Amino acid sequence: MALFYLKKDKTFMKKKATMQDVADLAQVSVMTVSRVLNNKSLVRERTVKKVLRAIESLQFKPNTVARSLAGKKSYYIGLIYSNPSDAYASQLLFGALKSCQKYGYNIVIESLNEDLKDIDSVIKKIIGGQSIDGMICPPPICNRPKILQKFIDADIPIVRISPEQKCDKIPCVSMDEKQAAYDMTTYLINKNHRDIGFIMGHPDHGGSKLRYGGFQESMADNNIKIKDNLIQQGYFSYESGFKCAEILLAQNPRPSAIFASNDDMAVATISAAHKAGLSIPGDLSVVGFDDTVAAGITWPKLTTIHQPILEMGELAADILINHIGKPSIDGENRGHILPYHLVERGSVAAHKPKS
Amino acid sequence: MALFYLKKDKTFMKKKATMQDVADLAQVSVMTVSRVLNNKSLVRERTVKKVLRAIESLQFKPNTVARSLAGKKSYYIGLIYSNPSDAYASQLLFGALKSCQKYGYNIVIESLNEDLKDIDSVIKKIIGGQSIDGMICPPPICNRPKILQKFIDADIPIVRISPEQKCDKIPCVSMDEKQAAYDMTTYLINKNHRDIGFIMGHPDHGGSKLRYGGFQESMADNNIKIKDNLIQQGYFSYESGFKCAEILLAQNPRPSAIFASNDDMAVATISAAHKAGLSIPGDLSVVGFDDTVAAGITWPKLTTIHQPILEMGELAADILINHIGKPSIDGENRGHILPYHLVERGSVAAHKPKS
DNA sequence: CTGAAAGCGCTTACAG
DNA sequence: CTGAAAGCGCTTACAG
Repeated sequence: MALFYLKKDKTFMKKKATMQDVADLAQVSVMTVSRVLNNKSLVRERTVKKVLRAIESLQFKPNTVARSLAGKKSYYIGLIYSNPSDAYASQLLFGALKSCQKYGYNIVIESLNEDLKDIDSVIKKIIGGQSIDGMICPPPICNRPKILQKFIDADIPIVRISPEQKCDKIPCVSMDEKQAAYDMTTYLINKNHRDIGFIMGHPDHGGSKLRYGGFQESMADNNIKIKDNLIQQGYFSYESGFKCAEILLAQNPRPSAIFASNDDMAVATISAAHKAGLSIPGDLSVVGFDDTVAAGITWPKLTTIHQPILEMGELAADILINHIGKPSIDGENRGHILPYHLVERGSVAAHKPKS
Repeated sequence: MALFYLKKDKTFMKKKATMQDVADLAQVSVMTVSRVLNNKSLVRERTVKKVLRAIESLQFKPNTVARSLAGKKSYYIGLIYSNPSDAYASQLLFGALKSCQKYGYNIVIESLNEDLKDIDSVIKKIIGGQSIDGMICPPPICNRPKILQKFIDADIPIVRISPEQKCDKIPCVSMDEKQAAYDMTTYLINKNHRDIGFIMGHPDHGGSKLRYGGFQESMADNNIKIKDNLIQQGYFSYESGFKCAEILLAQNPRPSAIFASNDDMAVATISAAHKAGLSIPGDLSVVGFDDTVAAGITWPKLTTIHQPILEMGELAADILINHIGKPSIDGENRGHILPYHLVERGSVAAHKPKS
């Protein structure tokens, strides 16, 4: 296999067409071409067509770098995060990337320490630095009014992902986490589970409260009393989930099902059960929340709520990009609620009370 | 909690310092500032210091957009991939991002279908499009000479990650996969395993051959004959690993240990063992390769080879960025071999032959 | 509805 | 070792 020849002769390489070339071909000024590219409305239709034809035949693509320099935009949007799981962050990222590629934007990632100690310097860097056109704020950043305020002060539009509380000044994208948790709990109850353990998520994430709220509500609606010893405080990490699961499995009576607030903790629960010699779902049913990759690699596979994380990232970036440069954010784009669904895999069985 | 005040009055907002400001303060020309920023070597040391002081006191950061427009570089590098696992891709990405942030570069991600059918249009888009300054090529792209040649023809520097075969015209970063697999096999043999099952990786990835080669060599060096029925062809996916593991576990005699060519398949093997009612590591030892997140969320946790994926991405981007614009790639930067290590967790036990 | 001019903040030749 | 000029490919006022 003969690898790697010399470079081809580039003498005949075509140069990329510029706006000037388009203008010449269409016999208009570059200004008009620019207008066609940006607000078609202000140009006569016949002219628009002429220009469009020239663009087409020259295969012209606007140079985003020149556009950034001349205009005020940087064509960068930021994604800032601290402690979400890698899986969550990368799904969000890939989703955002998708919209960015569509609109010719770029993503810059800013990661913060879990304790948010470095928040000030990072924000300063962002605001003072390359000039980001907008920022995507997932939990827990999206629940920190002081941090958000800094972006607003710096005139950087933001969109929040799954915020704890809505705010009608800032667009956000989310799913109905409370209802999803409600559905999942009801699903377990319908399978005859009554002693259901619950592992709560990180207290800094709004979703944790919503998920627990859905659990509580379903239990109440089904007249089942929640036992305090079956509720444990986790932090969304595998390790925290493992600890909680071990405590739960040591209770008497042992819960017949455990609902963990995310997949990492649910998977940890499955591990803890294996460690304790319990079989799943025979001895214990386990469910999670999120449907990240972890849910697909246990035995049995995890029954969980599919959260459309990628789609949320995609939509967030889309909204952000379409708000940049607009005078102010109009009332329409507030809350975007994406659909979820419960995905049944192998980690739940109907409970058969011992007779 | 009063959320979100009005924007602050921006009348007094400082404008970002430009090179001109630095030049004025240092009493030199912008040209000199530019030189200090790029090739310090050509400027008198005293002048350099003066300029540096001005940069410092003005908190000057070069505007990368202007730099791109004026220079020929786009300050983008690409990461192209097809079927590596999400975990692998995102580690690589985060690593590359780290170097990019250091040098003021951006990453653009290009993902291809697994069958590579869309390769031509994607490459055309890349080459004709925003002008990428360089490309990071992980497997299996890095093993496709025709694809690489297209980048070379377009004068886009590339660096390969874990290529199947070296080539002295193109820099690459990798680890010694064969030796690592050798070590892992020897580790298993030292624990008294003789009937060792092996699940091979995707045939398109160079690493698959290297890993199997290391296995073969260690077995040979220890005078153990490899049984054909204990070698199965996987494709690096969980599903493929699961199938292979089921076949392996049905053999008679059953292997006492299974070495899967990556973590996803090793984790699938653990699942298959659980499904078969086998306990790990009591009835079966399992090891993997890569040390991705999957390795930490099974019970027991997986003993595996830690592959420095993040570091490989970081180094690849670093090399690439430092080659951009340089006349040609000089002999020194060819092969970068990063260290690996074997991480012992809970999935291996010493084999006690039945007496 | 359309255009001529100036400028975004750098770098690349070209001089000295 | 250092500088004055031109220009990268667009957009933003400003005119008409």
